[in-house]
Amino acid sequence: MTASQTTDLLRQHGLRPTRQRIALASLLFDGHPRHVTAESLKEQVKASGIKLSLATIYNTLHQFTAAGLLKEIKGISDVTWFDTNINSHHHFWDTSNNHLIDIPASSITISNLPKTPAGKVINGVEVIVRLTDG
Amino acid sequence: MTASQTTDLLRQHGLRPTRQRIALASLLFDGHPRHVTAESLKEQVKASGIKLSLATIYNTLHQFTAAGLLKEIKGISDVTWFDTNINSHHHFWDTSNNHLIDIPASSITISNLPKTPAGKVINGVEVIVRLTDG
DNA sequence: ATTTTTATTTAAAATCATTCTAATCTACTT
DNA sequence: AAGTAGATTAGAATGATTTTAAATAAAAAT
Ligand SMILES: [Mn+2]
Ligand SMILES: [Mn+2]
Ligand SMILES: [Zn+2]
Ligand SMILES: [Zn+2]
Repeated sequence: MTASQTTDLLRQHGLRPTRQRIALASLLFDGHPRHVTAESLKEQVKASGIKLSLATIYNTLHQFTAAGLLKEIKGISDVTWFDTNINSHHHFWDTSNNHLIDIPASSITISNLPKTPAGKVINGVEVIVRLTDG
Repeated sequence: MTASQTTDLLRQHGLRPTRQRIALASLLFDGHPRHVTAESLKEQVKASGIKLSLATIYNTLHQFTAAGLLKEIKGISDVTWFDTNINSHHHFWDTSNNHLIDIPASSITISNLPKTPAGKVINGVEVIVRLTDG
């Protein structure tokens, strides 16, 4: 994605195309699905020679999530992950190397669920399949 | 459960029956399924007039988990939950009141899972169904 | 029963991911 | 170019959890 395409993407989502957001968006939206943490993204930023603060990484990840460009995943290894695959899907969590692998939503069927309590509605379903070596 | 039954339970699991462990075990294993956090258990302890430190609550919850008396649930509301239902099962998470409700393992069917990466094995499957008001 | 050993409890400090603060800076508007 | 709203940042704060190390209690040995 060119810098001008990244700029457009940000504008389309109501975000000012700052130097920092352009840098992070071009790292994140490179066409390959990515699972990142604030820390892993910070390292990639550093490796790219870009300089920006950790607070900006957190701010930006949350802003991208609010804008629908990322999805937040909690419950894996005590840190928050962000996923460039914003479609509904699930995850293998490989605990030996702390990597995530997508599982298509169509792989999981839910049936005979107890009826949801009165006045409540299902807001989302998250499945984590934990993997270990062996 | 009587104090002597609680003592036996602890001994059977290789845990010294201390005053604190007996108190916590009798609160936790009252016959009803329970989902607790360190903080919620601390409040119940306080309400019962028992005095013991938060560090002991954390220690004991982890020891009970290691002994197979509790199951740890992560990924819900940024704090760790402990479940007296140690059978494989899943959860509704009611985000409006932060309560957990059990879903029997038999309610969930998983099919067409992508093949697990070579050398890896499935270690557990956790499903969280998020509920909101409405 | 007394001593000795080993495990447990505890208050307080430390940790660590994340959020907040408030000062500076930058993008956009006029 | 100047003004304003929004963004970035260093560093402090937060909050759940873990660690430390000293005091206490349980089990084992005498
Ligand atoms: Mn994060
Ligand atoms: Mn906890
Ligand atoms: Zn994913
Ligand atoms: Zn449960």
